[in-house]
Amino acid sequence: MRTSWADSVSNSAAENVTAAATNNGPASSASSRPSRSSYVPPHLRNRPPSAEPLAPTPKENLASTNRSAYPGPPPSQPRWGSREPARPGSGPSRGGWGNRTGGWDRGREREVNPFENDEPAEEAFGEQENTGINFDAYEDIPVETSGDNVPPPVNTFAEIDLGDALNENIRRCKYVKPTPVQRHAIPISLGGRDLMACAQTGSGKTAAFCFPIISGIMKGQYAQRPRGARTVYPLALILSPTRELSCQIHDEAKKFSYQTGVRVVVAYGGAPINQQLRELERGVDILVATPGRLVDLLERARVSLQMVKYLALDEADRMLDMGFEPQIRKIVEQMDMPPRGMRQTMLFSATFPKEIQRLASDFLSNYIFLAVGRVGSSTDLIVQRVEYVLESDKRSHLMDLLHAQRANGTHGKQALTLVFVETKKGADSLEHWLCMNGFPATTIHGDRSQQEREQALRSFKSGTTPILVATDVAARGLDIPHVAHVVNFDLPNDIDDYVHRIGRTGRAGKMGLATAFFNDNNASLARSLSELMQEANQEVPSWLARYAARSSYGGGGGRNRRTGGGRFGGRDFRRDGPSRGGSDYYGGGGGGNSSGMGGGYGPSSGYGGGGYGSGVTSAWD
DNA sequence: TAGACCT
Repeated sequence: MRTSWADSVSNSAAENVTAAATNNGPASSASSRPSRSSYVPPHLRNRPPSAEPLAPTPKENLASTNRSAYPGPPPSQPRWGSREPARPGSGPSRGGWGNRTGGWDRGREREVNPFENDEPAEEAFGEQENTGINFDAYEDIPVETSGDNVPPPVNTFAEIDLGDALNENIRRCKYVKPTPVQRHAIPISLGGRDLMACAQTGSGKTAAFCFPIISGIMKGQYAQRPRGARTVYPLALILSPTRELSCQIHDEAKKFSYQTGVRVVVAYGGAPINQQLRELERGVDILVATPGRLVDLLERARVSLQMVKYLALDEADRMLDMGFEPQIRKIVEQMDMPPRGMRQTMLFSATFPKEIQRLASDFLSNYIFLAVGRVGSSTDLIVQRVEYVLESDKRSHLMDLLHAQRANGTHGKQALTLVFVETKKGADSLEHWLCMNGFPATTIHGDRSQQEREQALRSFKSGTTPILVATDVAARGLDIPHVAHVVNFDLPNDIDDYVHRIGRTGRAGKMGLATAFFNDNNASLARSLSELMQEANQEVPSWLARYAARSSYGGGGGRNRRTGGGRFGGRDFRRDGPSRGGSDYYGGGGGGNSSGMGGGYGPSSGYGGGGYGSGVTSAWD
């Protein structure tokens, strides 16, 4: 019996090893298998023993390579279309749930039901929700679109023809209706348009780019993919900046593509490449990857991008920031990926600095810009506090916070607290100190092994170590439910990173608290932080306002000012030109405009009389 | 700058 996610993971990992030892196929393949690492990557865990791949025979290998992921009818007609899976004898209630005859297992291994391990460890928190999304909170969110001929948004999934299989998965995910980013982004993507979308993670953006991709692959009449020796040819590529985020996207994409015949594979570093190669050889339609491992696979010619029809960059502004940009350019521009215009490109992030938008436009063709407001508002969901704390006082100050929190916590349990620090060494050091002082903590950063990173995340999510000390590796995209408190022990240098960090709490309609330790070392952040807090109706300490005023003549904080007037980049840089006056959509206090935005079709529709004024609050507000 | 990103 499953007691927790962590248990089920370790149990099934053990089962898999056992199964591999006892359930061998041909003796030859068993004896020739390389000794397997005890490390089972997350995307391969929780498989029933029967699904554990034994090394394919050379014949199988050839077959799987050639057919790639397609067992279906010949590509002369739409392979899936709206084909209703055969459901002999299935009742109306669960609609063929668990049915294996729906065209799925012809010559293939069973597809693991990605829904059966849902709701991991939720009981520990006494929560009921499954999706983590409070849809009622999504009603009144400002949305902006710009670009030529923006397709109108939809209000229900039923309005979009995503196909039966995908609709069934939407139902299984308990998605009742599309979130704002989905309402707008899905029609845009289904319309074949490139997209740059500003939307907070947790607002349903993974589904927003996955649904059109899966639907497109199902309906597409793609020519037979080339038969390279051991090269695979994915139709879609989804890139993200961290391994954990790629795993998370992969997990979600597996749910969305369940029983659609669309195969999703993830590739990332720090895990044995052989297992990933085997997964790829079994066929891949959608490849989710981190850049480094993908470059490796491309250079080994194990993956070719020449059939890519869909490219999605998650946390796109990070992906195009200095450290990543060369790798991304290599992947997108210097390998064999079809050029923009020949593929469909979707960029998503919660923040989109103007200069990054400019870089990103290299990858896009006549794109639509979409900015979606955050669920609720920062004011409602995240209380931001800034405290002046000298470097030498930070630890004891953190201790005070944690003590107070424990005292106030329910059942005397420590609420989940995510502590961001600047360096990997600093993370280890703080973790050690916390543990020594009676606070169960763990840490996640790039110097830890992948196993350690994943273990840390599990241990944090389950509440075993309710304090997680992290570098920015955990700042973006990770959906960790129940984080009550984000502490910026060391503030980042970039206000956008601050935005992403505090976005780890207050998720899914829940309240969150974000506390920052500020001192003279952070002076360059003072102005943007102060402005951000003001825009979010947070109380700005007078001392911080003084810091902000002082730094204002010093160039405005350099990089921190890059987002210009729209604090979170919720504005299309193409609209920046000679000053634009007029009213803006987000301010104005009326709110009457809030939900119908972007409903227009024509160029520049949705801009009303004047587009965004400066000082407009953003998509994130 | 350190942080992320193949070995």
